Amino acid sequence: MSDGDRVETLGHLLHGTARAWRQKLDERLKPMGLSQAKWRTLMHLSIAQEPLTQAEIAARLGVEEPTVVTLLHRLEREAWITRTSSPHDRRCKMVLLGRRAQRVIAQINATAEKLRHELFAGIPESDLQTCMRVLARIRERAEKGERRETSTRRHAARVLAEHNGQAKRRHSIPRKSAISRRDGGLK
Amino acid sequence: MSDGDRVETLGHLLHGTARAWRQKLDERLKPMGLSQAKWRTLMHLSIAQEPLTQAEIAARLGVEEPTVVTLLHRLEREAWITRTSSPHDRRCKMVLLGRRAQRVIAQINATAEKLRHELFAGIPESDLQTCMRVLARIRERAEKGERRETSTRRHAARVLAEHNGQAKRRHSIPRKSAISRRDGGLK
DNA sequence: GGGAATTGGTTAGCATACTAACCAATTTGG
DNA sequence: CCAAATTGGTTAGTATGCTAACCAATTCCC
Repeated sequence: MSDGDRVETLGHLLHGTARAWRQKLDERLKPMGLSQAKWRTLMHLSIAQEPLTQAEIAARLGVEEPTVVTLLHRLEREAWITRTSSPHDRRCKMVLLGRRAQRVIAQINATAEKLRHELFAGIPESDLQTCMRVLARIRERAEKGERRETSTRRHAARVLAEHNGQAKRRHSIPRKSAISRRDGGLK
Repeated sequence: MSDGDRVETLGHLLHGTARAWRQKLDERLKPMGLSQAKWRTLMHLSIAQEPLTQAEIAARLGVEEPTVVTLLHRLEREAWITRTSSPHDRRCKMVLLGRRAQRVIAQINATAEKLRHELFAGIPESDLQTCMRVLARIRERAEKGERRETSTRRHAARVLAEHNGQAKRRHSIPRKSAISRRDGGLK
């Protein structure tokens, strides 16, 4: 039992610290109707300074797409963002910061940064650098090789769907005629 | 502007690293039918070497009691643990490791420790120590004063009592409860 | 002794994350 | 040019965490 007994491993410490930090930030953002997940989304949209697709947001947040779907639903319901179909690619939805978000974005970031400074107070800059270097290295390793077989996910499903005689009609979609008609609504 | 523009703050790095680590561990524990949350629960029960109450488990895991309720429900459903009412205090439920858990606990811990060593490979011990020191300090600050009056009647008292190392001990239950977490660990 | 406070546990409802499976649109390759 | 593969987005179901509100049992304290 080398360090099996040592309850406070770096893993648990990491987990606990991330949790405490998120809780603290959520607590302060709550009066503004936000949370860490929402704030991070708005922040990335703000930094990008242009509309992003949901896939881009997912990549920047480091979460999966279905997570982004419900996240954006909540943000849209509370008027932080708006979503419109892209005219160039009808699969895409462009996500825009709503006016409400633009007005308070600076205040939100200031809150997050203030907390950051509070938590860092008295910790030598060199220690923080070391800590970030260690964490970056650990994350890099933990993320390595964890995306295997991702491309096969739809493959099996497609094959199984062949058995369903009715669901297969993919080419009956009215192609070119529908395009000019569809996007007449937006713009 | 100091670091408002710097997307990769320590906060995000911390969050991302914790997430990647948890994902990686979950991935490896999955064949055994476990996850990090479940494994941590079993590990604490194993270390304690005696039945714990749900409140004690919550304290050791660092989560709230309602979280423990559903967690234990899942563990019980899968026969990892059993719960029985305490004969000394009819409010309490004692949580016991099931035979199934006892058989594989060592294997589970070995998996977690192996991952830990893999992630730490090549990182100087002194850097790890620095990192843990920084994280512990941040967590301590982030947890400070976060359980205020807000209708959470019990936690305020708990936290205050913990300030004096030895929590107030009531005398009817001769059990060594209330081990203060998060003080020991790193030396 | 007995009312008030505290504590252990639960339920309800929500937030945030995941995977699996799917549709619709676009791109690719033969 | 067209069938297949890929890509953007969604839905369904589950896991894990939270707070608020609540019961029942116990302890505190006058």
